[in-house]
Amino acid sequence: MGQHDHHEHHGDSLADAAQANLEKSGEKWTDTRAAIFDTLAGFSRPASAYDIADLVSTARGKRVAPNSVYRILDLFVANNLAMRVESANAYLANSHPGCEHDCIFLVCDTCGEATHVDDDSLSQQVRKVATSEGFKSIRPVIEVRGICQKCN
Amino acid sequence: MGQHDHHEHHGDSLADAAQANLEKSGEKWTDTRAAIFDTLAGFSRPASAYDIADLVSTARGKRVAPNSVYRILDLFVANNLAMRVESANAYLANSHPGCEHDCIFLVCDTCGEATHVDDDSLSQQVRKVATSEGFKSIRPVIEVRGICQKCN
DNA sequence: TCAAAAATGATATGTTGTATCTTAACACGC
DNA sequence: GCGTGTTAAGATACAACATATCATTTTTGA
Repeated sequence: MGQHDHHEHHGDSLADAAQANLEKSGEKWTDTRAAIFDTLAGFSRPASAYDIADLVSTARGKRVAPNSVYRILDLFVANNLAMRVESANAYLANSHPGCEHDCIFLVCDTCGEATHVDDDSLSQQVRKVATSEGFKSIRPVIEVRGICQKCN
Repeated sequence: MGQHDHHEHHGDSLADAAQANLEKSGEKWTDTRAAIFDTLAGFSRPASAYDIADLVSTARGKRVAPNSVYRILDLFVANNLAMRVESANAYLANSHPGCEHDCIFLVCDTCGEATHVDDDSLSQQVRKVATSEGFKSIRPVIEVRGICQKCN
């Protein structure tokens, strides 16, 4: 394993950890937020806001509008409960909330699955390049598109 | 400067180089393609397909539909005449066509300007991470969002 | 010159994202 | 409990980005 433990969560344990992290920031863990988090966490690949809106609407028998989903996903991203995959216009639940990394996403063009890698040395180098160009408030976007092992 | 010269082009010289590269691949340099390339090259920031469609339509007094623009931008990207900035859903002309790099884009969230950096060591590391995960047909997406020097 | 192929156009529609305003839920002092 | 301010969520509309399909034009080359 890497430099430190990640406490990978799943299922209820993951939702509990997410709730704890969100509340630690003074935000509330509402029913809608819980439902959206659970749905997002149920995906094994990046899910679009509309995917989530549809599933949550069905599951609760009550429409959740896409803009509400976007609002809540933005909140999740801001609090590190979820990440946005830019090259897929979609979102992934963070399976170890509370642990901040610049993630690297490997996204398969065939099956859509995304694997998530941390390489702090690499992301630090990216930050360094940006810093040396005078950038502030840096947010690296490091992704790889390709064909995954299973699809080869 | 870096490991090799880039022959940075601009204006007609750039268009000429782009034309040469496209024709080298057996593709034609049509009027529409030339107009779209010129318009794209005239932007100092990533331009959306619709931006380009509007400008080209006005400039030529003849409507160019967005789907045509997408088609041609895809062709440009495939032939390294242009690059897509994933985190901006937009495109940039390659100012040194013929020279293949995994580009790193630094995009300012304030002014929208993008600067383009090459760091082969960095992109090779990203490719290596993906390779070690069993990925093939690798296309790295390395971008940084932040606030540029001028906007600070 | 004619037929096939390539490029572009027209049109429609699908997908992703935001803006604005309204309503509902909640929290807290009185 | 009762009003009041604040936060969360809903409704609606629309803007922005992207693709699918089929028609038309242009180019090419036998």
